[in-house]
Amino acid sequence: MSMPDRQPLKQLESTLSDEPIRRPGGRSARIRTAVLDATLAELADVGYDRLTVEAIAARSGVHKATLYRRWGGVDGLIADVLVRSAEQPWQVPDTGSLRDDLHAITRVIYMGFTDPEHGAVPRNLIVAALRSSQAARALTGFFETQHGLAAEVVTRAVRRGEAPEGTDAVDVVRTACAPLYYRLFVTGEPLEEVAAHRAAEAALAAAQAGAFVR
Amino acid sequence: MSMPDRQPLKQLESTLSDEPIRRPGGRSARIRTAVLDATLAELADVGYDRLTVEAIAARSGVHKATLYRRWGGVDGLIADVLVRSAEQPWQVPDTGSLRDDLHAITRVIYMGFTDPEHGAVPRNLIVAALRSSQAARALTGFFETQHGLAAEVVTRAVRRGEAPEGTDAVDVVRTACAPLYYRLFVTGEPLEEVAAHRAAEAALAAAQAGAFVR
DNA sequence: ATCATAACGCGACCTGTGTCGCATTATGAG
DNA sequence: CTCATAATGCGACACAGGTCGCGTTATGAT
Repeated sequence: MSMPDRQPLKQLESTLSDEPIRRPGGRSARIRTAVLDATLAELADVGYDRLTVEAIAARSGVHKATLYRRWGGVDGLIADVLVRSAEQPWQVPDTGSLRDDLHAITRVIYMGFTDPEHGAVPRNLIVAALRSSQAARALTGFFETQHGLAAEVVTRAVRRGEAPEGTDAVDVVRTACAPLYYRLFVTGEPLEEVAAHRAAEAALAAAQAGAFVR
Repeated sequence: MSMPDRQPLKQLESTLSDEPIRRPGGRSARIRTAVLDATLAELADVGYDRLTVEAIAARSGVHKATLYRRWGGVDGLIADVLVRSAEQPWQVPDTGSLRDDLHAITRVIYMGFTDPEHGAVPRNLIVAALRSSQAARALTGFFETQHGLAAEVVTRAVRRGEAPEGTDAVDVVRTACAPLYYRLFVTGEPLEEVAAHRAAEAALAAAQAGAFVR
């Protein structure tokens, strides 16, 4: 699991509240780390259904009243975990070919969610975010960021002439990713590698055919 | 939090269990209708977050203990609503052209969820189903049914030679629908008509390019 | 029509989430 | 270092969600 990163409470403040943080010093930061780590651990262990503030409090060694005061409840905790997760950037592929880039993207998603060892963590995190209206808002921002980053591969491809001018880069990314999330979190179908492969291939074909030209 | 598994879930049993229905007579049926209607109404009014068994009991005029006995809680209610909803079939388009059929499908989805008057009902229902692990299972069955029906348009198109032999019909449908559900329920982005248009166009292009050939 | 009982109504009661007031500790400024 | 106070610890408790036992009503078989 990711370890002690000392982050100022700025992010939490900017997404959850407008009030200034008065004492961003050591203790608050330590408690935030401990609590969010405990939240992720609980999430991986018991999932969202049985996720309780008390268990997180016990696991982190922080009193539950503190959790309610700072995060307001389970939803706020999930949202803050998402904020922290979104801050860890990833390497956008740049293979020189749109096909390979798209395949790399869908493959990263596929691997991340289906890894038998660590896949439960992001999977349960997304499920949890989908089940909380507050965290769902944080999730929207998360995807906006990820889409923006990933769209770069399409922008480059257009410059190389691999896709028509005027192609909506983000829409290509959406089309590539959507089937994976659709299966995992909407229809509940199993996610296999061939699905990731086909999603990338479909997005590529559609982009080349000009389906995303504005 | 322990749920006695041996509860008679009545109609729900026909899809989830093998237990026989002992008294399907008038009263039980009336109560089921009243309760599920109240559930949908509450869902449309207050959404899943503020959905409570007590409110549904009050609205339907049925005692809450009865609701807990028959449905086990909010999750079971949502699941049963889904089962009842899935029983109302829809007219699969058959325009003679794969492009028009796919556009008709994505358009139906778009219209159903974005209708300013009645769109909140199916929207909140899906959200509710996504937020309950029990109802999520019912949702999986729901989509399996819908996909199977919709895939017919692709099967016919293959016969007409509009798509390559060996095309995975359901995968074409998934690719057409996924971006809509992705926006609505995963990323939380607004769903506009152009998105429905592009999704159909993308699925068509990918199918014609052979991206879904097994 | 009669009867056994499935299904429901009713209200008390249990459980645990979330709140509140106050005590205690840690932080940052002077 | 000292001090004001932000932040957390602590336990009591209010209250909604959910359960249970029993009485009542409706159902279907005889």
